[in-house]
Amino acid sequence: MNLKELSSILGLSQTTVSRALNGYPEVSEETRRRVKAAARDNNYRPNPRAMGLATGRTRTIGHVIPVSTQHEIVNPIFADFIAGAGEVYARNDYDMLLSVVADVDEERIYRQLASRGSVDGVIVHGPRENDPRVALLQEVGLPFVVHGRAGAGDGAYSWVDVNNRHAFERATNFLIDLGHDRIALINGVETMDFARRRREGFLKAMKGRGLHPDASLMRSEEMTEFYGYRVAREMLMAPAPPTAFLISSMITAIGVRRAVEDLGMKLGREVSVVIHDDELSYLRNGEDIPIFSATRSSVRSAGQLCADMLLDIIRQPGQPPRQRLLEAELTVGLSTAPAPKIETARRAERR
Amino acid sequence: MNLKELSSILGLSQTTVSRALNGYPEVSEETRRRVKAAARDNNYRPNPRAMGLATGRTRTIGHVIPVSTQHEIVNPIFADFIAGAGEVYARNDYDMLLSVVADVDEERIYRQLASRGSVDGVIVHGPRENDPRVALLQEVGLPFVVHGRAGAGDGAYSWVDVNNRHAFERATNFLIDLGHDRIALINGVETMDFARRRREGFLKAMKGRGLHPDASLMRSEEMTEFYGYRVAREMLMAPAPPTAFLISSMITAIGVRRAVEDLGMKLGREVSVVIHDDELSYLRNGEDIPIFSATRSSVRSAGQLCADMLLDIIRQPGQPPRQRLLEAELTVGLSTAPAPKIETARRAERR
DNA sequence: GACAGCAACCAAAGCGCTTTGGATTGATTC
DNA sequence: GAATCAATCCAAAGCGCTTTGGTTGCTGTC
Repeated sequence: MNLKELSSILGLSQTTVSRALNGYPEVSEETRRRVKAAARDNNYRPNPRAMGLATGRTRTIGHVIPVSTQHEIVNPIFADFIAGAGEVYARNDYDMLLSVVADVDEERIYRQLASRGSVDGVIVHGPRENDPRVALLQEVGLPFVVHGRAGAGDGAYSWVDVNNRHAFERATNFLIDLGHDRIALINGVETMDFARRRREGFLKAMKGRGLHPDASLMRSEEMTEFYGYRVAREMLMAPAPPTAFLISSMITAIGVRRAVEDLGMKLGREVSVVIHDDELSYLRNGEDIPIFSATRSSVRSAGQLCADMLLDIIRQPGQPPRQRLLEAELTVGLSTAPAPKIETARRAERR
Repeated sequence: MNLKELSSILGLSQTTVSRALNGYPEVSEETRRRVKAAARDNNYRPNPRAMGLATGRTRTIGHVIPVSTQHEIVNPIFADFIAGAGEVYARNDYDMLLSVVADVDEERIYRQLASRGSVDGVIVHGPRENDPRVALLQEVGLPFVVHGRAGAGDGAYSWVDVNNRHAFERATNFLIDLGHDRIALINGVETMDFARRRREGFLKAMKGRGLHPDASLMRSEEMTEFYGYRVAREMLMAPAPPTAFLISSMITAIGVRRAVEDLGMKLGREVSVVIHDDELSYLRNGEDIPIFSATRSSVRSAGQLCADMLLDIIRQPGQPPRQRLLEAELTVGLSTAPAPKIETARRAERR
């Protein structure tokens, strides 16, 4: 069923039927009702390609998800983010176009999306420091929202981000308040903007409390389980082990826990851990009581916010860029406890 | 730059340029070269919407990913599957259209995709027993490949699946060979086809070896970490605890390990575990030595296979349906050991 | 009674491509 | 030398929609 058929059934012109369906005023209410009823009865759906051709708009949003070339890792938060954004698209009758791309090919893909006009806008995933994609998208004039931030010049583009700096500053202070002073930071790759900010927050709190961050206790790698295991094992077996870990990802924290338990210790007793929890649907942080104490912020709702913001920008172009900074909750779970006394004693002894 | 402009630059008709670019024979090789060079130089890209309108084909594959309504869980294998399929699409210049849909809305979405003609084919994710989507897609005549199987009538449609039954049969036999006879099955939701088959494999092995599967040791739920924790804890504290667990997902196994260690035991000593490992990029099963003994099959390469198969079906319609059954590897890791002697002794005592 | 103004409708062009049904050439055949 | 044929090329229709630039008929105004 297409417009032509529908309008001939109704004995109206295509123009009138199109206008009736799209809410234009130069059509009587009576006619509009008739048209809408007929459209429903005949199960008429406008062909999106034809609509796109005629209008230049596509009702499609592009998501380019980068796959790390070295490790072939797909970001685990991606599925939940997409689920959040997808809900919004479904509600607003938009489609989502996905390109999975080796990170080196990204620029080409973005240019292609823009020049082909296959999408009305894009969401930028996994921004790095001074990410070139921001300038690129501004240059080609494609509306976009960044999930996260891309370094300096925050005001020049639209983004939705968690206040990573503040979250990790608070988490660090929380550990210090519990008496910990040897705190390890198990971070993600620090070319990623979010990881850099988390490190800043950690350092700010440490210095603010007069503590010297130990370089050997700060690591930055792709956030796998094995990374957590390896690094934690190494640190805990070293002469001056940490008593607490601040960990960028739940998956890495699972590796840390494995190392801790392999060495015959217990989380939330000899060793404390605070993680950042993205509230991934398939990896919930416990049920009633969180397994890990955590800074918490739902990646799924970030997906919703990004999508909503982008649709808004597309609907009303020419506005100043928009930003949304989310504060993470700090939730206490089973993985934190006061720094062990023995340690304190031993350290006092050394002085 | 569009066809019209390009052809006027070349002094040729749109027809000829179009034919030259699309490899039709009625164009001289000399002209074809000129046209291709000009297209490259002018960075010409055909507008996919216009192409779609004219041909009825869209070079787009639909992926409908269901989100469980009860638990709002996005399947964790999804990201890696998509990465695999996405590679294939990129290579073949196809796009991927993603719809995230509450499982109750699925039928509507599939019908919409078909009637709007927004995709040339779809991949069916997470098939359930006697999944209605198979009949639906056959009815509307949209090419499709199922990732997994949808119960009976395997020969009537195209699919790519792991031999779940055989994998779990082997895994069970492996545990029995190690002397285990109280083996727990921590399965996924058994309305899912894959989970049902795994259960069958488990039961077949048990019965084949003269063991009576204990109903209280067989569970079936959404595969979260907490599910593993809760169920394992419960089973291990019961009067007749299992000595081994067969677990459908790595994430659930992580919960099981947590329970085991909470109770002061060790995996690969008092308690053995075999999992199914989908080789998720962000959740590798250890580095050199697998953390968990596992039946292993890469979900990413399943994504590639599904996509390749679907593109093939689209290119050459009218062929009989195609199937691909993958055998999982059985890899031995740190989580399995012979059944503890004490148990054997205690059991002997009871007789 | 002429005219403006308005509400309601429509014909046809246009979006950028493919494809049908020729047209034009030069070579080949008898 | 006329007819045939293959090789190239082209004009124009068509895909299904939106939108421009109307037309038509009616009401109200002076």
